Formats: sequence, C-alpha cells, structure tokens
Amino acid sequence: MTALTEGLQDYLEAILLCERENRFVRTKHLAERLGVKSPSAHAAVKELTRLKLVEHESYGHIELTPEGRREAESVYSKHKVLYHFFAETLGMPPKLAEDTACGIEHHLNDKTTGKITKLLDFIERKTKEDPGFAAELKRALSDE
Amino acid sequence: MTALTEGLQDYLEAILLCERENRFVRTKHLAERLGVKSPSAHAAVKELTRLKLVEHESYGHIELTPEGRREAESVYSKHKVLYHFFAETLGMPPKLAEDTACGIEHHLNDKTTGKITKLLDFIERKTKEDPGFAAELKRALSDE
DNA sequence: TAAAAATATTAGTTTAACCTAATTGTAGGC
DNA sequence: GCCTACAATTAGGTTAAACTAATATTTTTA
Repeated sequence: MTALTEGLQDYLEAILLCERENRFVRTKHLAERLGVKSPSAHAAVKELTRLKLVEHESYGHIELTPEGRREAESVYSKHKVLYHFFAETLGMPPKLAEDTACGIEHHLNDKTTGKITKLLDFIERKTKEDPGFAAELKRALSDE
Repeated sequence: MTALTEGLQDYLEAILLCERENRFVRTKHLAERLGVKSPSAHAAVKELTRLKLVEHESYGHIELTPEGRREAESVYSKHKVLYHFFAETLGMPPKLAEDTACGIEHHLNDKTTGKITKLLDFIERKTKEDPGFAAELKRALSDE
C-alpha cells in the first residue's frame, strides 16, 4: 500500500478533472485549481511521478498512469457521494457542500462510502415513492 | 479567529477526555491517547499554552482555559454526532466508526453538524415509530 | 534520605506542505 | 531568426508535525 497523503490525493483528483476540461494538464492548471503556486504543484507532480502515479516529461504535460487513474477516480467517487449527501440530501449551499466534501473525502474507506451510498439511495427512493415521507424529511431538516 | 490546526484540535479533545478519566492530565496521557511520543505532546501543549487555550506549569498538570474548553467541546460534540451516524445509523464496526469520526470531525462546521443531527434524529424517530421503516432501512443498508 | 524509576523537557533531525525569488525553456509575433 | 512573454523549474526558506537521544526533575522505594 502506498499510503498516499491527502495532499497528493488532491493533486490526483485535480489532474483527473483538469484532463476533462482541458484535453491536457499542465502545472499551471493544477496550481490554479488547488489554489497554490506553481512550484508547489511542480513538487507534488514530481513526487507523484516518483510513485508512478503520473507521467510527466519536463516542460510537457502531465498524465495519469493506470494506477494513478484508479486512485484519482476512487477519491473523486467519494467526493461525488459526499457532495450529493451535503447538497442534495441535507440541502446545504453548493459552495459549502463542495468544500466540506473536499475535506472529508480522504477519510472514508470504500466500505463506509458504500454504506453512505446505500443510505442516500434509500432516502432518495422513499422521497420519490412517498410524498408524505419527502415532506416529513424536508420539515425535519429545515432550520425553523 | 485562531485558525487552530487539526492536530491541535485533537490535543484539545484529548485533554477534555483525559480530564474525565484521570482527574488530571499529563503529557504522558495525551501522548498515549494520541499515539505519539511525549516530546510531540509536549510541543503541542506548549503551542496551546501560547494560544491561551490551556494552562500548564512545568512538570505540572495541564488544564483547559474556558476558551480551550469551548473549543474542545465543540470538536468533541462533532465527534459524537459522527460516531453515532457511523456506528448506530450505518451499523459500522465501533473501531472503524471511531476512526472515521476522528478523521472527519475537523471538517464540519456547526451548520453542517446541525443538519446531520437533524437527519439522525429524523431517522431515529421514524425507526422507533414505524417498524416497517426500520426493517426497510436495515435491508437497504445490509451488504447482501 | 539517597538511589532508582518514571516522567517531562530540551535539542536537534526529518518530512510534507507551502512560499518567494531567480533561472531556464518554449512558442508566437515581428 | 530574434525577442518577448509566459510557463516551468530550481534554489532556498518557513511552518507544523512527528521522531530520537540526551538531560532535568519529580516521585517512589529500599
């Protein structure tokens, strides 16, 4: 096991998302997305390269290895579940839901994420099937 | 605002809990509880002293200031809500629920914690009132 | 009470993040 | 083809957290 730090997980996730938006990924993109300066992003990419999670030739663009992609997708899938939980289920504002998901995503293992997913699916199903339930839940969560 | 690091929040929480178990708190207790060596705990306590969140005379015991206690209790209350969520609601094993709560507690603001609490209360109430609901939920969460 | 054991503290090192400032490389416009 | 602007990299410094090893203090016990 690699015991990837939270920081490096964030970089992997950022690479995955930049890839989708930009067709290729550069130091600058990561720095912007993560709110750090380029030398910081550069150092992180260097370490990810050492760990064989990305490939990066000097002054070129950055690519995930299969292993890096697996890792990145694992983090991102947790992110999505959490975002859904905070934004949709709990009705928190998008920005806060996003930031909270970011902070937490590194601390869930797959089992836990699975459980949360099941709970969300259950709540969603009940909400669709039973308008009474939906109303009750909404009322219970409101800040009256 | 003090912008307390996660690490220091952990120490405050540990002081609060040691207090309840031991009548007084020493460097050694914190180190044991947090799984670090005494010099690390010592350094943390020194920093907390500088921040006026604890009082600590050399070779003596460690006490929370009112401000430190408020902070410690805020962290611990989040911990409890999360533990309840993972262990009771999701049915995860105690140790895992505990560890997960520890990792996450620093990333929730009061609003978010409030929302989660409301959701848990709602689920608990429904579960008590309606055996059918309880069974459905249990089934939805099972790893069949 | 003096020696031994336990605990606390200090000193100095390491690692992972970040930063700024300085340098090197690349690519487009003239 | 050269110059400029932008981007990437390197160099060197900071902070928070941990560690080990060494020293100091307190407590226990013989």
